[in-house]
Amino acid sequence: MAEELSPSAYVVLGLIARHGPMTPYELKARVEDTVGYYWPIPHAQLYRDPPRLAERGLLEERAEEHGRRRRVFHLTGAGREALDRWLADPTSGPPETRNPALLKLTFVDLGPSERATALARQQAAQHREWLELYRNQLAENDPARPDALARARLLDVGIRHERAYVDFWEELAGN
Amino acid sequence: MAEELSPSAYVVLGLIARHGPMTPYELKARVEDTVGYYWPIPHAQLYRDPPRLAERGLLEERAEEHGRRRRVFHLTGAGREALDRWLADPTSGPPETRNPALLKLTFVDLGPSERATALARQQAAQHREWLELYRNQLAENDPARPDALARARLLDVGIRHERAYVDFWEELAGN
DNA sequence: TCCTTAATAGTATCATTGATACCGTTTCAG
DNA sequence: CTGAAACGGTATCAATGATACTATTAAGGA
Repeated sequence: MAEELSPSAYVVLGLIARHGPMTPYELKARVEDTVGYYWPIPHAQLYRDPPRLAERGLLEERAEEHGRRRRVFHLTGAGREALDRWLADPTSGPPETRNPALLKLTFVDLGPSERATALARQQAAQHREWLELYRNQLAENDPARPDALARARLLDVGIRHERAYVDFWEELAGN
Repeated sequence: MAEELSPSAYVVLGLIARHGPMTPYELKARVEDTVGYYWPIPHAQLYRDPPRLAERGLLEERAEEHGRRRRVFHLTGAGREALDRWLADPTSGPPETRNPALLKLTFVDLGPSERATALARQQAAQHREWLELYRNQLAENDPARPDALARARLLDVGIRHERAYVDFWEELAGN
């Protein structure tokens, strides 16, 4: 049984499966405005994963014949199977959150007490912005896009998430 | 102006500031049952950071004199200042969430539709467990501990977070 | 008392990441 | 026709993540 792939590799497979053959540059653009929100991938990684997947036979590289010979990656049968095996398994690794503001909150009481309030105000404002952003994106979600359903769901969870954080920080800031 | 430290370095400084001089092993134990929930740090890192901080003069290493000569790290004046500068700044880097289940959800519609439901059920159960866990920990939070206030706040945000996710996945699973 | 196991305490290693800098090619506005 | 912006990608290097490995001390039972 072939070894597990990295999460970013599944993103690559998934995006190519859904939208068709792609160059790393296009992957980068697609990641930035979708998956990147909840699974950041530095762009250099999107130039590293596809060749590796090609080595394992899960993608196939075909250079463009004319003009700028970009490296276009196609999904192979093996690639689709690998993706499918992953999707068929309803279990997932635990989520990891890295929230520098919570880190600061952990230790903020070592200093004067106004600091917690300042931090909370700042964070409340920040999360309100994201909440707005996701609400707008949901309102403008184009149902014709092949990823419309996925986008809607993920914006939904994003909105719930931000609401929880707005509430938390606002309360901490003293309403 | 000395360069920024890594987040894990601030955790080290903060824990030593709050609880007193510590060995990397003790740091590891403390991280595991507190900060680790929302900022995972592999234990090897807690053996790498303190010596580096000592080189910069933010910690001071004193080997124990007798028995097992463990490496105990003390906070220096410069260390306390660095920590304080960080705490004084109410801004923070953006949070990063890496949630493999959301990744799977993004692409799950490439397969048969039962899969989304299976994933949702599984996730709902998982998040309900965490929610319970945090609620219990909050109920048992010992007010005598020096980090009692911090713990209470972080459990509060953890609970709100888990509630949001339980709601999301339950709804997706079809109530 | 000796032996075994568990817990404590730490080091080593290596592939992968993350962050950034850098470089060449098209395209297009002025 | 030229300069800037967007496109498309490679290179580099320290830091991290994952794991395996080693050694010491404590504790309990034979």
